[in-house]
Amino acid sequence: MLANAPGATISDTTYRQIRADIIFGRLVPGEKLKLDKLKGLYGASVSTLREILNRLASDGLVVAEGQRGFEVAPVSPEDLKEIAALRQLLECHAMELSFAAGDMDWEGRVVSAHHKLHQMEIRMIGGDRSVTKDWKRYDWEFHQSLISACGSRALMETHAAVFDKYLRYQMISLTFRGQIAADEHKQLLDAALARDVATAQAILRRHVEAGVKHGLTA
Amino acid sequence: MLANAPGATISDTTYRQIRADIIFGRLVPGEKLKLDKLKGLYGASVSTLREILNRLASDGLVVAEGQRGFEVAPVSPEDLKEIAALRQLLECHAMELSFAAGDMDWEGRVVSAHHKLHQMEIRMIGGDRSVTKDWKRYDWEFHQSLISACGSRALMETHAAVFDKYLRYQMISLTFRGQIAADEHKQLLDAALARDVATAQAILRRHVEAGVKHGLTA
DNA sequence: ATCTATGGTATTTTCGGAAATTTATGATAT
DNA sequence: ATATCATAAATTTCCGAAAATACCATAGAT
Repeated sequence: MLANAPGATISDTTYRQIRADIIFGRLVPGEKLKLDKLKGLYGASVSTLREILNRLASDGLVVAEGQRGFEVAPVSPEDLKEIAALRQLLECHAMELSFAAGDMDWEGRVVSAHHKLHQMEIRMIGGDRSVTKDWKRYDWEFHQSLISACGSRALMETHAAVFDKYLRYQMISLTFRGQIAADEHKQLLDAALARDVATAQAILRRHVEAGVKHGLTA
Repeated sequence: MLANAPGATISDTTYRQIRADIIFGRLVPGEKLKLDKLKGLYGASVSTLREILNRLASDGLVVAEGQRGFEVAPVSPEDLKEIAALRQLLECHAMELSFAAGDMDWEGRVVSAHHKLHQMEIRMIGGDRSVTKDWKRYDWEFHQSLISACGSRALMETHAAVFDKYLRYQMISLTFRGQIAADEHKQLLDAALARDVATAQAILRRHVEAGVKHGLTA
């Protein structure tokens, strides 16, 4: 694991921890987040916890109502569909821009990201569930690399926020789609290198649609 | 002035206040936000201020670097273009969905929002600059009403976040485009009632493009 | 039996101050 | 004059406790 970056505050590290715990389902949707309990769990004071929960509330991963504290954002089939549609809209658009502008460095990033993702997929297909977290991280990085030449920081940040919410749904129904997803990733890589926007977008649409269906039925 | 909603916390009201002060330019881009100074300005404790600044950091209206405190998010021509492009992407897509699904209630909301906006535009064109804030609020509400039948809460929230950032640029170069913008709003209303997606999207593109150009040259 | 008041407990919200860190200041040596 | 380093000031980060508010059970009234 990475050494903590210099200048890392307690707030920052705990923020990432709680965020990951929400995305990976250890803090279940709808769960009440009592300050005292969290204090015991994460070893930070209530004020610090409140800073973190406020940030997560802006991220949409926590809801904060009036004077009634915080809870993990609930999930629903409708929300999943909305998040997935939003991801499609943003990612398809960003791919179009990225494919048009990507240089050799970009191709290198894409190939590299796919390679790392692919290794994880092989291990997952082999039955090794211990690398789920890493696998999802590489999935994240691959899709991020595809759009990394889109030229818009704002677009990438908005996409990242939506992607994280999508990721939470994927993790909740933690069943691995395995071979199918791996194939789709390979097709996506090929389309990227061929700069074939239409094909890539069609694949992504199928990719996301299948993920949604998978999440809904699990 | 409105009575504070029940269950309104100091944090919440001060959050809105600071947010508005950033969007309307009273806190200038790049300005260092020292806790002690803010404490004097807004009359809230340091801890409460920190909660608020963390929230605004997630919103992208302030930046928080390491252990060096907070500052108002900087502005740049590139960022304006990116935000504007993002607004176009989200709003065009949302209009398409909304035009297809909007019922009579939706039409009522659109007509009503346009009427209120139009009254403000008349006063602005007449030279009354005192209503700028209201005018921008009605502008916000009109565009929000156009997409209010899109059926996706996630899409509307993401759009709102982007719109607020766009609005800040508009306020920074606070010159009123007046008659032109008013005409465009009327055209947008007509297109909405005719459910003419293509025309509405074309108008919105011009509308935003002109706003960007106006912001860049001011 | 249902509803409203009352008090006690649990939880959240807010504050001021202590510890840690960064930034500014100034003295000394090259 | 410039660089280096110690020291002081300013600022941020973090905590624990006080104040405000919500929640729940019980009792009394309609």
